[in-house]
Amino acid sequence: MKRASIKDIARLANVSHSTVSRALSGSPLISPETVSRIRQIALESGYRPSAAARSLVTSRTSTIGVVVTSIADPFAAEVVLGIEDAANERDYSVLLANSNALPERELKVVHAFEERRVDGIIVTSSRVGAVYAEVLSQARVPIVLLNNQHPSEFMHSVMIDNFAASFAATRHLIDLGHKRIAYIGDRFGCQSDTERCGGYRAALEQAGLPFRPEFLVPGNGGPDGGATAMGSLLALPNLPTAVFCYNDMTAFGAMGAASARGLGIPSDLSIVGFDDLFFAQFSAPPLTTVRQPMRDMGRLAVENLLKLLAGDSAVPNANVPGELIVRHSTAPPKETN
Amino acid sequence: MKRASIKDIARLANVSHSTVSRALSGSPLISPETVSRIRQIALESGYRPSAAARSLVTSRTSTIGVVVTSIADPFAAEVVLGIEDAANERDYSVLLANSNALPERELKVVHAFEERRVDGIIVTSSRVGAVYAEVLSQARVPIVLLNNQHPSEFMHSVMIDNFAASFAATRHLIDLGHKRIAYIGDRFGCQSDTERCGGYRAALEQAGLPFRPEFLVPGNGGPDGGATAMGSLLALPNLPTAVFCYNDMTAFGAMGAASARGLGIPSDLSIVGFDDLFFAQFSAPPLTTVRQPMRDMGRLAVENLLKLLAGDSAVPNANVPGELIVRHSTAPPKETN
DNA sequence: CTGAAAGCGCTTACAG
DNA sequence: CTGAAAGCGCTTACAG
Repeated sequence: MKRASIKDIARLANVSHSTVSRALSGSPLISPETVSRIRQIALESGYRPSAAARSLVTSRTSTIGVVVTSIADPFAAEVVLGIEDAANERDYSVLLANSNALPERELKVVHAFEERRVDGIIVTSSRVGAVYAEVLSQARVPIVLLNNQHPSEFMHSVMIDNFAASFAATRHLIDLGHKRIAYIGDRFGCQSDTERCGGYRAALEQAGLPFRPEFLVPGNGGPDGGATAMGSLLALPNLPTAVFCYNDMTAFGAMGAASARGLGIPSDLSIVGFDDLFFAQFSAPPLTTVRQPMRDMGRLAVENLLKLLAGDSAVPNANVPGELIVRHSTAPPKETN
Repeated sequence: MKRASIKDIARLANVSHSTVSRALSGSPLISPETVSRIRQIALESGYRPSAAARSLVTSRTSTIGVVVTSIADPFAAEVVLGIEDAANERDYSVLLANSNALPERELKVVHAFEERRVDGIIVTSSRVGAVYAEVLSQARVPIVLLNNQHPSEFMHSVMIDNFAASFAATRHLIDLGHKRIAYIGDRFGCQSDTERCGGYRAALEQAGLPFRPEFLVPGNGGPDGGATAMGSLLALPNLPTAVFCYNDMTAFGAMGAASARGLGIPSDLSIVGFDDLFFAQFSAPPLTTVRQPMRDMGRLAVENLLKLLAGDSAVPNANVPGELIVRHSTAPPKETN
C-alpha cells in the first residue's frame, strides 16, 4: 500500500491539491475550517509529506552532512550528539559519515552529500588538508570545521582555545612546583598540536623555566602513541616530573606505560590530558585534564552553519574556552630540586 | 550558480536528456561513444545527480535511518561505526538520530525518517516498548532491532547471545573458586537484563551454588547505577567475593565504589563486565568482561536490513556469540571458605 | 479564499 | 540506438 500523497488528501477533501498543500503548510490564505478539515483527513490517512518532492522545488533539504574520522572516537561522538540535538530542535536531520581518514572515503562522502543536496556540512576533528578542502568546497554549501585547521576563507570554524587552555594546564603543573615538564603531542604538523604546544611553551617561558627539546615528543592521538612517547621520555637520563599530553587518549596510554614501569601516578609523575572524555573520571588514576565543551561546540557548529545558510555573511569564527579539571593524576613533585 | 542538471548536459552534448540519463546510469542501449562523450561532459561540469529527483521516481532513497538512545554511549558509537561502514560500501547513506530515551523525540525521529522516506530503519539498544514498536512500524519499511527486545514479528533482530555469554562470565568466576557471586543488573524488566541474569543463575545452578536473592541488585546501565548497587551489596552482612555486572559502565561505577570503600580489586572483590568497551583496558584495574563484536553486529544489521529490502522473506534473526576477555579485575577469592 | 498550470530533476515505458 | 512524453509529489506564481 502506497503512502498517501497530497492528491489523495485532495480527493478525500474535495479540494485541489494546491489547497491541501497550503493548508498543510499553514498558509494564511486558506479558511480555518478548510484547514482543520484537511488536517484531520491528513492525520487519519497517516499522510507524511515527501521531503524529496518538497526539496525538489524549494532546493533545500533541511539536512546537514557531518563527517567525522570515526564516530567511535569519543570526542567525535560527543560533538555529534551536540550537533544532532541542535539540528533536531530546528527540524534538521543529520547525515553521518565516517571518513576513517581515508582520502577515497572522504571523496565518496562528499559525493554522497552533494547528491543528497545537504544544506551544509560540518567536519569534525579530521585533518582537513588543502586537497580535501578543495573537494569539500565543490559541494558549494556552507561548511563549518570543528577543531580543524581552517585552510580557506570560505570555511567557517569552531575551535577550542588551544593556546589558553594549554597554557592553563601547564601553569597548573608549574604552580604545583614542577620544573621538569614534558609535552607529548599529536602527529607533527597538526594545527591543534602546534597551538597546544605553543601554550605549553609560553607557560614555561613565563615562569622562567627552560624549554628542553628532549621533553617534546610526538604521539599519534591514541593510547598507543602515548605509550610509545612515554617510553622514550622514560629512557631519558633526566626524567620529567610531569607530562602534559595532547589529549586524554594519549594520556591514558602514557599513564599505562608509566605504571607498567613501576612509576606511581601522581607520586612519581604527574599527568595532564586534554578533552575530558567521559572516561577521564574512571582512569587509573582519574585524570586531570582540560575540558572541551564538546556538545556545546557541536551545537555552536550547527548554529553558525544555520546562520551561514540564512545568508548571514558576518558569522565570526568561534573560539571556545577550555576548562581545567583537576583530578588525581597531578600532585606536587616528590623532591623539590 | 546552480548545479548542472541532466538537461544542461543534454544541451552541451546535443542529445536528449533521456539519453543523458541512460548514458550516466550505464544503460546498454546507448552507443559506447555517446556514453563516454556524455560522461566526459558530466565530469567537466561537475554534474551530480539529484538524489531527490531520482528517488521521486524510483521510490527508493538509498538511505537508512538509525536511531540510538545517545551516540555518546560508546556501545552505540561502535555499532554505528559498523553500520555506517557497511552502508557506505553499498552506497547507502545513514541518517542518524538520538532519541535520548524521550518518547517525544522518538516520535519526531520516526516522522523525520518517514518524510525522508528512508528505505529501512535500525534501532540500537533502546528500550523499544509496545508503543514505540507501533510508531516505528508506521514507517512501513523494514526494521532491524539491535540488542532490543523484539516485540513484534514484523521486526528483525540482531542480538548478542546474552544467556551463553553471561553463563560463561559467571562460570569464569566459579572456576576461579568463587562461591558468593552477586549480579548487578540493569533497570528491572529489560530483556537483555533478564537474559544475562538468566545465564548467571544457570551457571550458579549448574555448579550447585545457591542462588541468594540479596545478591541480585538492579542498576541503571550507567556508572552511577553501578556505584549505588555496589553500595547496597557492601551493606550486606555477608559480602560477595565477586560481582558480575550487566555492562562495563555499571562495572566501572561498581569498581569505583568498592575502591572508595577500601576494597582491593581483584584481591578483595572480583568484577566482570559486559561489552568490552574500548576503555575496559584502561580502567583501574583493566576489566575482565564479555566482548560484544559491536562493529560486526552493526554490519550484520545492515546486511540483514538490505536482504529484507531485497524482498528476502526468510532472513533469520541473528544471535551473535560473545567472547570472555580475561583481564585483571578477576582473581581467586582470598580465603577459600 | 481556491484552482489550474508550470516546473523542480530525474526515470522509463512507448515509438521510431 | 535515440527522442518525446508522462509522471513521481510537491510549491508557487498567476488568475479568478
